[in-house]
Amino acid sequence: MKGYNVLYPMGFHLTGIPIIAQANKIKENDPDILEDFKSFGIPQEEIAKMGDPLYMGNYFAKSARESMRRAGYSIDWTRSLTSIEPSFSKMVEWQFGILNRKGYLVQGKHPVGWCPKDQGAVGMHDTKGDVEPEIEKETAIKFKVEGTDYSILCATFRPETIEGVTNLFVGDFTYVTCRSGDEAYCMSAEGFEMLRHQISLEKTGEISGRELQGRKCINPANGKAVPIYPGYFVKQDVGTGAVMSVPAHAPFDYVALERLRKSGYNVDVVPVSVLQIPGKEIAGAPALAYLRAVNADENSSDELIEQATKLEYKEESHMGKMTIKGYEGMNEPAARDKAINELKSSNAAIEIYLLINEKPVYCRCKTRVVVKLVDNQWFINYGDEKWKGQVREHLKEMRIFPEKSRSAFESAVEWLNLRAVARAQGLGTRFPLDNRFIIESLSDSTIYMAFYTIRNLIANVDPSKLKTEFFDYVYLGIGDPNGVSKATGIDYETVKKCRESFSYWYKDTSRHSALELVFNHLTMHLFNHVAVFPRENWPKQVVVNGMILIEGEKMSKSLGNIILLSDAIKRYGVDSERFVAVASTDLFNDSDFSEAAVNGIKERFEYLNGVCESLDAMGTSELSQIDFWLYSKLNAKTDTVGRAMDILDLRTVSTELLYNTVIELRRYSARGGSNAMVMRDYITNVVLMLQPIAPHLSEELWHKLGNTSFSSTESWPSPDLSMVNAKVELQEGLIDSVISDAKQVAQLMSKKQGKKPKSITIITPSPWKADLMNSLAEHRDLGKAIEAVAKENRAEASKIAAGLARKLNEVKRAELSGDEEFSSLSSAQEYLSGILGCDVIVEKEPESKSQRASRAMPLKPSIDLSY
RNA sequence: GCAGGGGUGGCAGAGCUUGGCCAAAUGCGACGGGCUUAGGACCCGUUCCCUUAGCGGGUGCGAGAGUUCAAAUCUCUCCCCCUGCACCA
Repeated sequence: MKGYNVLYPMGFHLTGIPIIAQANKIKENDPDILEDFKSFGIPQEEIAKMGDPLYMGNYFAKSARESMRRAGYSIDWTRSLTSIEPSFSKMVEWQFGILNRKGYLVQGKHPVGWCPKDQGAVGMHDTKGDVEPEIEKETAIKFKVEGTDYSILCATFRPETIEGVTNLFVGDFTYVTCRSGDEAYCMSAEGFEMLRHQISLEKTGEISGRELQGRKCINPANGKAVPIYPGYFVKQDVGTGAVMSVPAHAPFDYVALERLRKSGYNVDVVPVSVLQIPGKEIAGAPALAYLRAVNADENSSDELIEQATKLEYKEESHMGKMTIKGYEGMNEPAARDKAINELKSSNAAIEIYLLINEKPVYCRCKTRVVVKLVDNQWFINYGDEKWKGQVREHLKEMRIFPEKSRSAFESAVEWLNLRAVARAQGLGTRFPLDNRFIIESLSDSTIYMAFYTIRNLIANVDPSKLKTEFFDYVYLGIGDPNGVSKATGIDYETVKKCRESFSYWYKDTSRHSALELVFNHLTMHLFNHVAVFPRENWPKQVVVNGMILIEGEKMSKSLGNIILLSDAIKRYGVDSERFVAVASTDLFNDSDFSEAAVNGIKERFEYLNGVCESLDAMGTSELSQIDFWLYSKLNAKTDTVGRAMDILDLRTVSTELLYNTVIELRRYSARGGSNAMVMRDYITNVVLMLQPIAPHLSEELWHKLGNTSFSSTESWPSPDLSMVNAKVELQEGLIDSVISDAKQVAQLMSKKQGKKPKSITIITPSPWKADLMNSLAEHRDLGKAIEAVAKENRAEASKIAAGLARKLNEVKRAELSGDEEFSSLSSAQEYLSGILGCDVIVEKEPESKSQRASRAMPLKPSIDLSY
């Protein structure tokens, strides 16, 4: 409608593991998935074939495509692609060749969830119950046990409290001693099993927890010997099965010591505090204070102690200041970094990775998942400073909608660092540098949009011919079509057309995607474009949007509120469905799909339809004030919608086009407006502007208006701003405010005295009052303003002015003259009397005999009810 | 915890960039009235409190403090919610 050629393609991302996991579930006749698929309306015989992941992928792609077609998306399906087709893989391989040449592919260590039995990485889809293994880095501090050659490893999240360690806790279970290079460690048997996938460990012996209890070990921070005690809460499979005890700052530690004492154990330690909260200094052990704060003591349940722990950790981390030497005044996070560095550099601690899921994570094969530090993982190095810098710069030039999400992109650019790129399993493209791996599924889809520009042209080209030379030429302009044709065996015409198509389309691109993809896909797509393409083909615009909610809730299986696009269309109609998706939100937020909202929209569609059908029965006469008012509204609306469209502020577009339109049209006809020409002009623009959101409705109404073309091929309407008439709107506004005032008074009287007015007299102010106000507004000078008033009115003028003296600065100009007020109101006399339900008389103050006449002020005529 | 975004009336949701015209658009809901055999739809009105011939006053936009003649809007602190946090699409 704005005269541009637009390419709107759509593809299907089938890469990854979930689709394989789903297919496997089908093969295993998993009742849940069979039930789900059935509820999606998939025929039984189709479900049966979905043990094949490819079949499943294609089935859903086909059905999605059909829904989108029905929803009226003007997608060019000839260019549709899937991310696992061989020709697409050729492009991805080419892309990774470039990343490699630029040095952006690096190899290194990486922690992953790992199944020791399968000898493979496990993600969410490989675990029992589909839980994501949550891996966290912790500091494991070495406490050398006196009289031995080994150190007990204690994993902790708060190494900065090490000066407060008074003892260690171990459990009544089996510990193993082991060697790692020159080091000798001691940890629980389960801890050993976990850790040996991260560091090389060689078992040298076993020792029971009881044997350790009673011994002493050395706190590496200060060289002091601290005792080892039994800890009732220590678990063999959490961390290393040994805990450093900081009774001053850890309620569990405090409680454990108290319980030992009570049971007669000789506990010979005093809590040592290492930080205080300014203004809330607590003597002795803060942990005790926090226990008391939640009404807990040493006999309380673990849950209650856990509460105290959370409270203490939170407050201390937030407000605490370190008090120990070398750390004075530091806040906890900073102290933590410093402590970790010092402990590591003095070889007193190592960093380990632990699964922090609340419950143990199991692989589908029932083996407990551990963390493995794989050392040959390939990464894309988004941390490369030069690369980051280029993206940073380019981002500044991009259009981001909504603009407020730019900050999310800015931090995403800074935050992205190494991204593991190779996976052992799943659908996708083989990793060119190591064929055993598949390219991870977000990394293979960063430049796929470029493929749309040529997908239709190479539909019949043998994928093996899609060599580097081809993509170099088409995407980068390297070489010439002749040479490329010879090198690849692709015919000259195709090569040439591909390059032309890419050059034509890939200059002003807009990418729409979901908000939650900003921190991965969307920003990665920026990085990869910058790495691969010449500057002119870098992304120009990104639009992010929220999700669709159903009656305020997220769509989810458990809520049973999933509505398929195809069903929504059937149930509510295409355009209502389209409209509700954009009407209830701006891009950034989730939009709510509620029955009430859809019905409201449908009703208004009906109203517009009715207006279009009624036009033929109406006549055309000379334009009156209300006609100018509607023209004013129309052109303001056209302007507003046009601007909102430019920044994709679809909420404004939809409220303006539907809700406000209906309000305005209703007021127009209530006010006596009945000019067919005016209404036709008005509705014509509205119908055209509705085209992008409600195309079917737009076309239908367009034809009802007597047109034979398509509204979608018409030009987008442009506003005539000279028709936007502030004065007329003010005049109409005056009428509205008189109505509301008169109603209010009438109502008060009817409530109080039960009588209804016989007639209402509206008295417009004497012209000099407007002059008075204008002078006050302009000069803010009482005397000057009063002097300007004719002598006979001065007494009254000074009364008015005196009343305004205190708010002199707030006095506003009277934008309408007394005569204008009178003519507006008297022309609306019939309307007023209809709405107010009695006779209405409009008169000017000087001619009025009413006692209330003198109350008339500019834009606030006096209203006199007679009974 | 870190990063980003939020917290507005019974609900949803504008307004916040550029402080005043904001007791706060619009929609929904609720209540009262009209229309109707009745329901739906539709139309009118009310919907923070007090007060009232349309005035005026109070409270008020997560909590607290500050800047200002003036704050939903600017600054600071805190609380809460949503999203993401990497091999997972």
